[in-house]
Amino acid sequence: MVRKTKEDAELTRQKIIDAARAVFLARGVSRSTLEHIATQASVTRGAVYWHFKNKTEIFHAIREQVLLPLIDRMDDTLTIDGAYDPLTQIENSLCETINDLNENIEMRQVYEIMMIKCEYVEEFATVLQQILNNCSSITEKIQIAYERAQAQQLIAGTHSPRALAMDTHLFFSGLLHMWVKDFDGSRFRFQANDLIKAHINLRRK
Amino acid sequence: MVRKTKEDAELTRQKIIDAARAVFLARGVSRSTLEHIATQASVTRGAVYWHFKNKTEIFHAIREQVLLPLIDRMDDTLTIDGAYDPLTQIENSLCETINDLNENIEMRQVYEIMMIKCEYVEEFATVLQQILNNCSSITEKIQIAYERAQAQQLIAGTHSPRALAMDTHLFFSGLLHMWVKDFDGSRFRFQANDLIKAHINLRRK
DNA sequence: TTATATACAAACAAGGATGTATGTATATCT
DNA sequence: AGATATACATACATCCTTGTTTGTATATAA
Repeated sequence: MVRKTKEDAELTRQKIIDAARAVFLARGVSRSTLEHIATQASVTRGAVYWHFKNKTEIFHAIREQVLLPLIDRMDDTLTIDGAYDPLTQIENSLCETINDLNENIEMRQVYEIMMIKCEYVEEFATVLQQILNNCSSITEKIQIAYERAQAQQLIAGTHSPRALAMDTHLFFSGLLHMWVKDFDGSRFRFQANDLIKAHINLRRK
Repeated sequence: MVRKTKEDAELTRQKIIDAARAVFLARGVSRSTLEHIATQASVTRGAVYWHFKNKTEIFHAIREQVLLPLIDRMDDTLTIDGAYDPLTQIENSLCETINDLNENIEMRQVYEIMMIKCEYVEEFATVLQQILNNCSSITEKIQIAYERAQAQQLIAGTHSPRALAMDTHLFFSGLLHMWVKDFDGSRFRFQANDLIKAHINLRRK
């Protein structure tokens, strides 16, 4: 039997995405075939080709499904003028992202795929530019938070908010990479939050 | 004609390694075939299979050729008790690595391959562990330098050398990743040294 | 000088992987 | 109720890619 209802179709589409995530994670993007993905999703390649043009399109679907909500959240925690001082806000924002990684399996898997299970060549090279753009916008938001911190005289020394933001972003970037690579958790995962706190405390007056 | 002299053979071996580096960089490790590599090296797959068991072995050859000298150098600049104070020593060590990346094409290519043109699955998964080990040893050396800095009372605040070293390492880790991804150089490459200086100055009394 | 191991080139065999084309049952629309 | 588009499954053709095997000229050792 075929020709399911529209909702059924959307469900198989999601099943394919989920399957692809698992397969990409296990075999790497390049070594994953559409047959692998189809089997994992309990469908045939026909279904996969119906919903997606090719593997690259599935890749982008996976990426967007996890990344778009994340960016929104970062925006929120950093931009709103909440109950915490700006430095704590930055700290919370970073820690929250780590917590997300700990709790949200899908997000963790996507990060792992993007960082160590994907080769950024040909069709995937454009993703690098997107990553750089995301980084820029995150850095800018951190910078604004540091500017508020400076205005409130929370920051020690005469460090420019721009430099502080770059430093924080690079630190967090490195932390994420290590967090992902450290799959047994012994080196970075368990102390990620402490590292973030220490990093922010370096800036406090 | 075949059966060159031993020196000739070593030369073709190196030619294959160089070719593989170029091909890996352009097409990613997974999409690179031994035919690609052979053609780039102006030999046949026969020659490649004579010198290497398979693609994975070429990969490791490439990696070791660049990585081993690098680790030694880092050891040197961080460990020796030279003319500079410990903080400057750390700063110089990091800047030197960046300079290496700028000047040494092969090293730059290998870094790019390892970071964004390789999928760490199956046979390559073991490399991740090696990377983590390298990071640990680098962090330890930075920590020792920070301990000396603390003994000389160069460090502001009550930050533990361990935490400082982790922070510096994560910062540099992130910087390297961004440096590599920022292939047009506009965002990170040109100001990498300034970022390092700012990072170290954060620690100065 | 002859035998042998070396350093490849060329040919062979086999299994995937991809994209497309075709078939088909059934929602859904009219 | 019939027509049509949908949501797949199945089958087909083509193109790599890999590993191995065989061939061969020549350094090199004995």
